[in-house]
Parts: sequence; C-alpha cells; structure tokens
Amino acid sequence: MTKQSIKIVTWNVNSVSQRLDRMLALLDREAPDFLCLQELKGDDGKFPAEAVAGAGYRAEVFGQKGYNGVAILSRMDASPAVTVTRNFEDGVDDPAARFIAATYEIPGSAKPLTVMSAYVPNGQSVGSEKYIYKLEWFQRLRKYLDAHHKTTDLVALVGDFNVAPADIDVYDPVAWREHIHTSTRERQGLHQVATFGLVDTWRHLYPDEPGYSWWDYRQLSFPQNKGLRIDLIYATVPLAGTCTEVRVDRNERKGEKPSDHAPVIATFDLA
DNA sequence: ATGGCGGCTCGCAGCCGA
Repeated sequence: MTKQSIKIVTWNVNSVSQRLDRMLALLDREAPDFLCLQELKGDDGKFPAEAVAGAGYRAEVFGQKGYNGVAILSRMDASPAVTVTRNFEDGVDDPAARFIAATYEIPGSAKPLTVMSAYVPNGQSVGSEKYIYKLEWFQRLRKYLDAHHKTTDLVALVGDFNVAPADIDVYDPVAWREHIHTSTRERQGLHQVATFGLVDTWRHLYPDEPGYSWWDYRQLSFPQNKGLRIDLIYATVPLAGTCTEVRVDRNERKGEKPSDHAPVIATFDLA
C-alpha cells in the first residue's frame, strides 16, 4: 500500500500583506498540502487571494480589520474543503477572528482530515481582562472539540497558542516565571485542550529539543536565540502516530522584514 | 523595571503584540 504523505505548515505571519513575498516563496519551497496562517491583520478583502491562487492554492479565510485573522491554504490540485467553520459558533459574541477549521477528503484515507488554524489570545498580562478572555477562549476551544470531534478523528490543531507549554519551551524560565505565556493557569488552559486527545507532535518526537518558534523583534533576541516555543502542531492520536518529522523553519526568521514567528512544518505519512 | 521593534489605524500618536 502506498503512503499518503501530508505536510502541514503553521505560521503566524504578523500581517499577510507585509509577508506576501515570503509566503509565496514558502509555498514554492515547501509545497505543503496545508498552510495555516495567523495574524493576517486585514479583512477578507485584503487577503491576497489572486497571488495565492497563482501559486496553486485555495484559501479559506477568516479576516478582520486591523487585528487577528486566520486562514487555511490548500492545494488546488487536491479536493476543496468539504466544510469550513469560523470561530466556535458557541453563541458567544466574539468579534475576534481567531479560529478556522476545514475538513478535507484525503485520497487513500478512509477518514477525512480536519485542519484547524488557531490564533490564541495574547492575554497581555496575568490577571488582566484579556488574560481572563484567554483562559475562557481555551475552555471554548475544548468545548468545540468535544462537540464536533471524536478522539479517533484525524484532526490537526495548529497555530499560535501564545503559551509555552513547559519550561523547556522558554529560553529563560526563571525570568519568565508566572509571566504571560508561562503562567500556571495558561498552561492548565492549554493542557485542558490537549487532554481532549491531542499530541504535541514536536515535543512527542523531540523530548529534549527546545524548538523555539518566536523571537522578539527587539534586543537581538533572534541572534541570541532568546525564544519561546508557542507555535504548536497538535494532532489526534491516530494522526500523530503517522507524524515522521516536525521542523522549525528558522531561516524564515532571518533577512529583511521577517515575521517574529518562524513557520513550523510537520509531515504525516497516512497509511 | 523599562524600553526596545514592527504593524496597524477615521494615522503623523497610540494601541497591540509576546
């Protein structure tokens, strides 16, 4: 039986219009099956759909003026999404465009694959209103998973989670102790999402590798490798079991006008 | 502890990000 290889990339681009050339180069270089974007920083009308189509990709977009915004790109030579959902449809009046999920048929796979691009709220500071919103957002995400999926489904939940899951994911855990992105309640919130039945593919494959994905623009953080691992690729157990590789594309953080996040790239060999 | 850098907007200053 031939293996069906699926490559999924997650990337917080920090403005899709500022990162268009880099994004097109990444599509050409990596030829991923799915590219999940966060922080588009523009409404749907500002999304460069024509350029993306020219590169051979469809785009499911959930934009917002000025802030947030997420998308899922998929190959034009593959089937389009069967279903797409935006935010959690849970009755909460939340104007922030932070979540999109799309389900695709995969050739040779009995089960469809659901891809989710998440931009978890930043939280600003521990105890703030935005922090409470972040904690609630994690609860809503878990409820969404419970309501729409089984642990036996093929689900990839990827994105910018704005939490470093453990101290190994932080360049200076002492300085960042109980800081925003590392606080106990944020880590518990993220853990509650994962206990739906999701595997952190990077940490699963590389128990001892930091795998930073974000570096502050300031203070020469990148050259000094003062980073955080906050961009994660979660997969349900049956999907995670087929994960052969996860990479952080550090080169994408170099050169002119980088995002402050690097893309994270996972490969799955579906039976 | 602060500010630094980058991108956004009913923009040339302030907000937000992480």
